[in-house]
Amino acid sequence: MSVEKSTYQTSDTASRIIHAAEKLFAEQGFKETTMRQITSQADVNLAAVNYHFGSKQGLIQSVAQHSLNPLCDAIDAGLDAFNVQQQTPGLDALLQILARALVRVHQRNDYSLAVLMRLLDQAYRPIQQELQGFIRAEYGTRISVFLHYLRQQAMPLSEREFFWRLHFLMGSVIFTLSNMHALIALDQPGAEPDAAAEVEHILQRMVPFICAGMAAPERVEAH
Amino acid sequence: MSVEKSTYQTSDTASRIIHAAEKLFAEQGFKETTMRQITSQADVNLAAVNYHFGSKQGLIQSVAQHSLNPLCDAIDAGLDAFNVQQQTPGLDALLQILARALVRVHQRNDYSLAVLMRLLDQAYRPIQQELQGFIRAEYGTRISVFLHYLRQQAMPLSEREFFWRLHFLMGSVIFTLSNMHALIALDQPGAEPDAAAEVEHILQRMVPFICAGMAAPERVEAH
Amino acid sequence: MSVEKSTYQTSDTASRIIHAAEKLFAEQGFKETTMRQITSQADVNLAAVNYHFGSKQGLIQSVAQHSLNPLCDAIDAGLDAFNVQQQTPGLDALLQILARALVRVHQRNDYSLAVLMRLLDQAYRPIQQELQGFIRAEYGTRISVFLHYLRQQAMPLSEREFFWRLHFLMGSVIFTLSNMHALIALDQPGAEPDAAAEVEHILQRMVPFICAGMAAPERVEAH
Amino acid sequence: MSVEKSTYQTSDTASRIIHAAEKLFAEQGFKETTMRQITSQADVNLAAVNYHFGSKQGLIQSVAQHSLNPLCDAIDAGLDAFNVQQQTPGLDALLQILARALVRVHQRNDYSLAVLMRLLDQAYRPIQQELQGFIRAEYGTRISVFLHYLRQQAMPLSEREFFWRLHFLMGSVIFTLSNMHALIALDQPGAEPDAAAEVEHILQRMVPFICAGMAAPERVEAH
DNA sequence: GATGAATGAGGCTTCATTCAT
DNA sequence: TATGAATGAAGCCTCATTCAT
Repeated sequence: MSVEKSTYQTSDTASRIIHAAEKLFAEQGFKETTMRQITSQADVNLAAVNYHFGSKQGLIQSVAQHSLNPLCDAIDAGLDAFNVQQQTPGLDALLQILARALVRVHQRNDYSLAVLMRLLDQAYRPIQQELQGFIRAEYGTRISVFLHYLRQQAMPLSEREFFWRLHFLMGSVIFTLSNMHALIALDQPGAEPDAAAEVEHILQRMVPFICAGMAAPERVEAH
Repeated sequence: MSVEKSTYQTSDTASRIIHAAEKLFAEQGFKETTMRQITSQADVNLAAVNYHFGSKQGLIQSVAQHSLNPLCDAIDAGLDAFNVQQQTPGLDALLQILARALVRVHQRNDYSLAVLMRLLDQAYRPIQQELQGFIRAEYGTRISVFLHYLRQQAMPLSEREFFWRLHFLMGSVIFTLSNMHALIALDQPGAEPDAAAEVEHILQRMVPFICAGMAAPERVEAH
Repeated sequence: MSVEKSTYQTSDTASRIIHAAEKLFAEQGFKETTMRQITSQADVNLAAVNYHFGSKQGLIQSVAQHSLNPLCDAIDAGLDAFNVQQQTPGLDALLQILARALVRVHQRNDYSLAVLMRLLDQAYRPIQQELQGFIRAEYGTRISVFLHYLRQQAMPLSEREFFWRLHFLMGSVIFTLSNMHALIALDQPGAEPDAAAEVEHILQRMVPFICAGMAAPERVEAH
Repeated sequence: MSVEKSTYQTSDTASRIIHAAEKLFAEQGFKETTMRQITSQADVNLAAVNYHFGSKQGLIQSVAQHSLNPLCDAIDAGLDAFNVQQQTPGLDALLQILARALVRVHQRNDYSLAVLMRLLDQAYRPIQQELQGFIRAEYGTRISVFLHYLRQQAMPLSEREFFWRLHFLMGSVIFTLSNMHALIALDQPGAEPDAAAEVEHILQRMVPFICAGMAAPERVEAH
């Protein structure tokens, strides 16, 4: 109808809800955030969430897609850049690709990245099998590609060692980024929260840390 | 009242509640776990939690103490062993002290460690200032001592770099251990969950990873 | 607007709604059926019901008219056939007139009759005075005529006895026909639901039952 | 605790809820009655229904048991009285047994009978399979016994004819009794609603009606 | 100490309806 | 005429907590 609304723009109400939900989910958690808080913050009717997303769980999934789509797109694009040159990215390059993809997600919305990290954390809980299944079904294949590259670059490691180091890596990323707003505030007390730029710095600090960790020689078990 | 109850032994009901709560909190999260689930699993009356712990939040704090006390004790003991010999523990030694302390916590109860990690994760959320304040007030000093040692062993790093690497470290520890049951099940599908021994292996894998990460040279920022 | 629409033909949308509503009302009840179900089944917009019928209650009344008009017409026609010959229909003839009128309603739509019976049942509830008033205002006079004939043929009965037997009769008719689809399915498990023909058989079984009941001698009360 | 509470007396709150629910269900229907109405009428907390009965559906089932238990008990007792004398009750006797059992139910509470009849009506709806299953599971066997006797006394009828006449019978009973309060008010306008005694009179009027109907010769189908 | 019952607040969801287009 | 979005009211249910016993 109106010219301003591009084809990519969904209903204003729906996107307002998404934005409000991202902020509140990131700050408080999913269960801790009520629909009243969301709709109040978005300044829409309480029933609007159910109208647009069916249920609170449906909203959570939409929020997930809102972050996971650009994340996977950015990772794929990063990998493709190497494929074009018929090169295979090394460990550091892979982590840079990941880092840039995460920055890209964060640029969409100040809370998209944090909420995504919280989501991935939740997905490991036994009760959240539905969420886990949703992510696997929608993004499992794409994620596997990246993991395959990573595995190759960590080749001297045994399968099991790789499994655990991958999750040490994920722990650093998920914990740091899901609490990024709190950590940035701790790091720069009183400063204007220019999180937009700060996330890139955080990730640039993280890459050497993880790179070294992944490359560390496997400890010979004594027992 | 009765002579049998030592000073350390709270009522059987209270300890049954603690155990049930640890398991459920670890598996589901704090908000996701209801008083009914806890009292039902503990096979005690619904009102017992409020009677013994005042409130759900009071129970959470008791659960926290239940894990944080032995953790800090074990860390202190580890540091004291070096002090006696008038030695200063290196980075690897410090991480070993931490690892052993974590194992010690886990040995108390199959879920004590996981729930503690979840608790520390929560403490970074803005809404959980009460929990954060409680931990700082009760354990802040003791934790600072360990951090001080760690800071010294990471001396070439700038203050800010150390801050972030410390949280990368915490991310690996917190994420891996708070999801340890799920990860162990993924790692050893179908195996008997001998988590008791497995935690030690996990931490032995983690120490080199983190050690290398902490020791990595600081990247020179280009911008 | 368009020439095709005769005076009897309301908009296609409206009649689609009526049909869907009849089916759902008959199967589920009025309160149990939602506007979403109706408009979804009719494949029209959710707002169409309010646009065409004003409200859900308005739709119910339209559905009522949709069945009550042909019912009363058929009854009147049946009575007229006797009047032309200057005869007075006996009890059995009256019940046959009623039965044929009911069959006529059913022939319009597979659910018209069932929903009408459900409607008459509802009309006896204290909260449904509005519905009751509507029926009385629109059809009270026409119904009275038939009841007057019936009363005459049951003359030996006292006024009060007639009142109750009339409602025993109505109970048989209303219960059987409002649940006709379920009963036919019970009677002929697995058979194709040729309800169209079956209703006539049911009524042919019912007439002797009711006829005998109405004609039974009045029990002398002992008290 | 208190001497007044006999062993049969459940919590006062629970029975107050049952009574309020019976009245409202009978007058308005199940779906039409809200938990707020029930708890408000019973003068108890809104959450009390869920505490005592789990859900609205659980309350409905409790209400059903509250009526179906004494009904089946009374029917069994009536049949036993014949068995003791090694007699087989005739059609009229069977209907008298049923009538007395219904009166017995009504004596418990002014609305127990009406709500039971409404319940049986609902049980024939396709959506209410759960309710139907519940009744069948709990009372199916006991009901079958009575139906077996009835079948024997209607022996000249074919199986199919018996099926339909049984439902004509049920229609009369269910419709009349579920709407008994409205009908009594219509029958005796302005009179004090001494329903307690009136139900017996209604049933005494109904027995000859149904008896004659059941005994009527089977019409020979012409087609 | 311990308990079963009860409660007020608030949770998510669904409803019929309305409104701008 | 028709529609997709939006809404206020109300629905049932669950929660942590309290209280009399």
